[in-house]
Parts: sequence; structure tokens; C-alpha cells
Amino acid sequence: MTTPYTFDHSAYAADLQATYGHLTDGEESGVVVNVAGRVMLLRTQGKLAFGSLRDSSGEIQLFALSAVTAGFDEFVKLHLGDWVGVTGEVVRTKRGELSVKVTSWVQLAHAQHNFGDKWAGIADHDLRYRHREADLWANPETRVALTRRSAVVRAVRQRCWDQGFMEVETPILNAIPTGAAARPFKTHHNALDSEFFLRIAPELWLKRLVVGGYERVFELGRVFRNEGVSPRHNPEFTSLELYCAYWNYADMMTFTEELVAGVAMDVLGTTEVEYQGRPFSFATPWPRRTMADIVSQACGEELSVHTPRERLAELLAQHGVTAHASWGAGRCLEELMAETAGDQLWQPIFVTDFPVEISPLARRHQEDPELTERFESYAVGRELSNGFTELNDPVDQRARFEDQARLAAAGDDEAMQIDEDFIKSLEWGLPPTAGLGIGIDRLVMLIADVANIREVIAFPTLKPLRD
RNA sequence: GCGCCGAUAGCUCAAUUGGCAGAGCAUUUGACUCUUAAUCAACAGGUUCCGGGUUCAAGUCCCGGUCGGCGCACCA
Repeated sequence: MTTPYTFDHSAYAADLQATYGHLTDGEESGVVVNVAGRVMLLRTQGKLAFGSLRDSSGEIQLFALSAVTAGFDEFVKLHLGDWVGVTGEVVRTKRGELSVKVTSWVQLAHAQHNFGDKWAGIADHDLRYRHREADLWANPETRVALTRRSAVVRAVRQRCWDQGFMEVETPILNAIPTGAAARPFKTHHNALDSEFFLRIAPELWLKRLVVGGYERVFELGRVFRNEGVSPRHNPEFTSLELYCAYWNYADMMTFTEELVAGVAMDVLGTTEVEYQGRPFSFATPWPRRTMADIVSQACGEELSVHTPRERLAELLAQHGVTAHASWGAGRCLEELMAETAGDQLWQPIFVTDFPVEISPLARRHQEDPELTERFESYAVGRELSNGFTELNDPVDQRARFEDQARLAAAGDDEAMQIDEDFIKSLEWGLPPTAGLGIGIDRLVMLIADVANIREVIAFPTLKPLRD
């Protein structure tokens, strides 16, 4: 059967609901519209039929009568899920349902598979993720979450633009995976006969653009990390990275909280929400506390990066964590925070002043060379953003890379490699600069109030089916 | 990668102690001129995820595998 190549669409369901809300029971508007969508329910009653037409905006009832509707006998044989285009007058039925009284209609596409139980939808996660196109019709909350994701991305972009940041794109195929601590995906270019890695972060490229004179840049894009999959981790995810010349990390914290709270306002119209049943507020300003302060309070004793490593390792052991031989006091302090306080930081907070040992790209703190001017924001017990005053001293950067290389040699497969090109770029001169990274998927989870990252990714990474 | 749990009709789910594999919706057929998850009647629908094993008998018990969920690890 040949179906039409076009349809002269003139109205969306939600617009009709809004425009013709005033019609009283049994009233006819005299206005003829062309609507299209899927028939999600069909109730036939002899020579009458009522259908629920759903489009991207919402639903409107189709009201067909054998005396009025051309091809009525075929209309009532439509399958649930079929796409139809309908022409008819906007009316309200005697029983009060706003409807399009079908005069003519055309099947635009047939649905060979159903869209799940009309009440329960599709519950099977495997089916929902592998065939999101069906899930979107079967489970309205899926459409809400993914639509919200789009709104978040739009708001993030707009706010960055509004602050004078230029959107740029940097390589995804990299000879050296760097800019974060993670295992990369490896691939191969045939013509160049070279090994490439999918980027784990765009950080170093973006800083080179600041060296090049773009003072405010950002990139909103996919990064890839060859790590475990969990309700909070997808192997490919979207990050916002943003760099601003002449700012330090305190400036960037202010920017971060205003960006996130602003995006919540843009998308939800409020900063006060619930996440998984618990109240949560995006309202600014967010508290700022040093890592040492937080760990000290959690452990009930004064601790810092200057505390003897043995003491920190002892405390870690009390929490069932064995400090690896390669861990210095800085790494131990971070692990201790993760064990004692990290997952309890529900309301947004900036954790500041990270040890230099675990921050190879951040500039040393002006008041303590063992620390860096680095922050991470936490919300609902999870890391939301990461930022710092950028290290712009090529000599120190080389030393930091060399420390990383030693870790790699000791078996740390997430340690960074020495990137000579990047060091050379710093030799050309990076002005004082602050940088920021935000996990967009995690931000969307917060704003969409979902617990699983796959619910905010249209097609999450799944294991391919065999056979 | 490790542990726990799950997979039964197109969809959502039952099936007691190991004893004939079921319901609702969808599909098909019929009735019905204001339905709202319409209703009513009837027909049909199965490799119980896959492969082995135990047993007179396996959806159910055992072993192996596949995919998924959750937790741990890793990370954002």
C-alpha cells in the first residue's frame, strides 16, 4: 500500500487544547484543521468512533462518524500506533472532550509493532533502551526526560553565549589521550597508519585556543571513557568545558553556580526542586569549603595535605580502604573525603583547594604550593563540576606530567602522559585563566529528577546482542 | 571485572511443594450513534532467554552461557 509523501499539517494537539479550551459541551468551532500523529487508543461504538491522537505536543481526541467521516469502515480498522493525518472541524463532544471531527483522513504509516500495554507501557529496560523510539510513545516520562535534556543543553549554550563565550570544536581523535584521569578507547586510522584515542577530555586543546587569543571559549561535546557502566556512568557522555582568560577559580565558582542555577530557572522556572523525593535547592551562593576542612570535620581531627601520610593511611584503613604505595598524602586526603563525606554533600557545595598530587593541570595555590586553586562542586552526593585556575607555567607543567608518567610506570593506567605539544603551547604564553568542566548528563539527571543516567541519554551504551 | 537478582503470549504480569502454562490489554471476528484504559461476546495466540543435566514428570531443582537491573570496584 502506498502512503502519502507529504501531509499538509496545520495544527498541534496542545495548541488546539489551548486555543479551543473555551468550547462548551457539544459546541462546534467552525474551524477546520489538519492534525497528524499516532492513534494511541481507539474506541468504536457502532457508527461512532473515538480515537486518541498523540503528536509531539500532546493529545487530542479524534471523533469519527460513519455519516461524516470518509472511509469510516477503514478508519475503525486502524491499528494502535498507526500514523494518521486527519482533516476535520474542532469541536467539543457532548460528553466534554475537545475533538477533531474527522471528515477525511489518511494513513501516513503503519505500525507493525505495538507500543506496549496501553496502561503499563513498556517496563523491560532492555527493550526501552534498545528501542527508545518505542519507549518514547509507551512511557511519557521518557519523553519528558529527553525533552528536558534538550532544554538544558539549549540553556547552557545560551548562557555561555550571553557571557561572551565562543563555542568551539576540538579533536575527538587524539594521538595522546589526556586532560583527565581515565582509560581511553583506542582506534586506528588506516591511511595514516596511526593509533588514535577517542578524547577523554578536550581540556588541553581548549587551553591552546586561549593561548591563541580566544579569551572566552567553551565546548559542549561528547567525551569517551573506557570505564565501568553504572546508573551514573555511560561510556560516552557530554561535557561542558569552558575557559576564561583573566579569571581565577573563585571567579569560576561564581560563574558555575550562576550558570547551574540559571539553567534550572530557564528549564524549570524555579531553583527549588525535589530530587528522588528529597528537597534540593540550586539557589546561590553555594557554600565554599576546603577539602581539608571537610575531611577534618568528618574525621574529628585536624587533617590536611601536610598531615603525615601514615596517619591518613591509618584513617583510610579504618574505613576499609588500603592506601596504595604510590599514594601520597594528597591522594589519601582525597580518598578520605570520598569515603567520609563525598556522598553526603546533598545541597550544592564547592569543595576547594585540592592537593597538587591529584591535580596535574591546576595552578598551585598562592598560599600553599602543596595545594592547587581547584574546586569541585558536589550535589546530591555526586560530583557535578570541576574547575581550577589553570596551570600556565610550562616548567611546572612538565614536572607535573613527569609525576604522572612515574605513576603510569608504576602501573596506574589512568595517569596522564607527557604532552610535549601542550607544554610547547604554554611556552608561547597562557594568560591567567580559569577553566570549568560540567557533566551535562549528571546535570540533566538533577533537573529531570531521574536516578539512572540512561534515562537522560536517548540511546545509552548497551552490550550488543549476540546471534 | 566481582557479587546478588531477573528473563513466561506482541505488551503488562500470574502459575502453591517439581504434577495438563493462565489472565488483562493488543491482534482477529461479531454487537453497539457521545466514548474516555469504553463495554459485551467469541476465536486465536507459547522454543517459559539459550545449551546441557537430575527426575516417571522441570517455567519451577542443578551446571554452563546470553542480555538486563542493582550493589561493589573505577570514574564524571
